[in-house]
Amino acid sequence: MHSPHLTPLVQKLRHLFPLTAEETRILESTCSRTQRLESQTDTVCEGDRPSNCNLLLEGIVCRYVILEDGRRQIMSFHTPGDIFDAHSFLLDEMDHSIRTLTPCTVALIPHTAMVEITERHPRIARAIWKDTLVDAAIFRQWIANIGRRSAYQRLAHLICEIFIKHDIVGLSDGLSIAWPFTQMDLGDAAGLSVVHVNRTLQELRAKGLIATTRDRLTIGDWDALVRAGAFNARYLQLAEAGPGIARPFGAKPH
Amino acid sequence: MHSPHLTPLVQKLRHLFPLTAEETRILESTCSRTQRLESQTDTVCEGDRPSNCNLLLEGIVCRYVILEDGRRQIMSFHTPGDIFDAHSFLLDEMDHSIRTLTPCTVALIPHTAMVEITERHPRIARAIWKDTLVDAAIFRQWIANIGRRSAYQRLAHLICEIFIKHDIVGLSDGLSIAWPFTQMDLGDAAGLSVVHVNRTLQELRAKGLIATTRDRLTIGDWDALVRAGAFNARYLQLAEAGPGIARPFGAKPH
DNA sequence: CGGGGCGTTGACTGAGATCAATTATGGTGG
DNA sequence: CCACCATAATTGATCTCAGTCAACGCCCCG
Repeated sequence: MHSPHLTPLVQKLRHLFPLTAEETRILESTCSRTQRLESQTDTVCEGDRPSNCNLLLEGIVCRYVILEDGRRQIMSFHTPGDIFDAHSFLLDEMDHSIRTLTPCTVALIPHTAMVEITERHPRIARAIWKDTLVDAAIFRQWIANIGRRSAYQRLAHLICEIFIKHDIVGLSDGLSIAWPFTQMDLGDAAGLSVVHVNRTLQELRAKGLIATTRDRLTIGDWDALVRAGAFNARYLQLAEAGPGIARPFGAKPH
Repeated sequence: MHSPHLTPLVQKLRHLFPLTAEETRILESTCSRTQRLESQTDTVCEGDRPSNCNLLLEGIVCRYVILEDGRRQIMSFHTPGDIFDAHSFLLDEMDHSIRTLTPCTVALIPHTAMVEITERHPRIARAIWKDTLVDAAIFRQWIANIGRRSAYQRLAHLICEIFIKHDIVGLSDGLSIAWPFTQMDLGDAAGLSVVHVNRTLQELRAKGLIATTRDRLTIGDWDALVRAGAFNARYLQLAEAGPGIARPFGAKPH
């Protein structure tokens, strides 16, 4: 039997790069220990030279930079199963920070273990490498999203992405997900002001695409949301996506 | 002795992840053949499932997507030494296209060779992996640049990045570089309209930060350009950067 | 020498930023 | 249970950066 802690990673890799039971066990054994983090704390900071990678087990984190004039840009959100700083074992210095948006649990993977696994288990290495490449694909999408789409489209796209990322690790009920994001978080992610995020969300709600309560987001019309954001889940590389995945309401492919 | 063709890659890896002569030789031998490409041609297209990676030997290419409404977003430019589609050996389907901006030469590395090298030569694998991680770091910078900076800052930053990328592979004379980019290319990269790029470039020229001729860009005031773009070359991971690197005019660190 | 691509210019427009309150909301301590 | 506080959401008014539209000029190339 294996630790229940790794489940999110295994769950994600099922879509990405299925590992054997043996490989899973090895991957598990690389985690030296887990750590509990409060909400709104920086786990890694720009300029740090970490000696561990972090596998997120529970909670949501964001990757961000603070620019010269104090403005913040969020470059990604991460859900359980993500090794959100896998790059740190090859790039010496962090060029951005990672902050929790909720209480989180992370498993620490020492860089030494990363080096070893890279050398001894090329398939595991490739799985992790692939994961970093999917992250890069997500960055590219964000560039296109921020560079060329309207506020309405951007937020629709962002919400689709967040929803799917939750869904593939079993964190949605098919209709709704936990929603710890403030409007400022969304603005900093989408390159918009808080005020404009507020008005745009109202529009999305008014059109019935989404509904929000304090701490949950519910999809009102998935197809319309996908259309509004011109969202195509392909870039998330969900090779093994089941019929329900990426189509929360079981809508049939046309 | 080794092929002069690989020089740009070796030159880049000198900064990134120095390989031994033996490793260089092995890397070389993975290139099955080289190919000549005309300017303005797509070498890989969105939706393709390539069976080779491309190492750029000569010329400039851009990575882009065409959005639903026909608008284009460029997500990166690549200079000689870049394996611009290294990800294609782990991600089945291209989620974007690559287009030459000049006549180019590329060396083809079969995916089979990538798999083999990954398994047999973990150090080479890590060098390539690291290269893909630097690309990801560049994507993150673009997100911050597009999401939170003014047109003037964006273009200054973009020009700095392009200049440095040329410089590290010996494609600058310390003062100027070849400049095949149209104002539309720059606009599609920076998330701006052509008209606004034009006016913003005029401003950069008027302030003496840059000078342009038909096909060359000359730096007028590097320090001011760096300041204008809040450019920090650190994200390019030039660990082995010599004193001249990233400071084209030998300005002394303060 | 004529046409197409690219750069440039001017006039107008508009999406989204900024500024400045005001109103929930949830947590905390009394 | 309630006053109090901080954080987040919301609203209205105004402003501005950058987009759009429409010419026009330049230069290279056939």
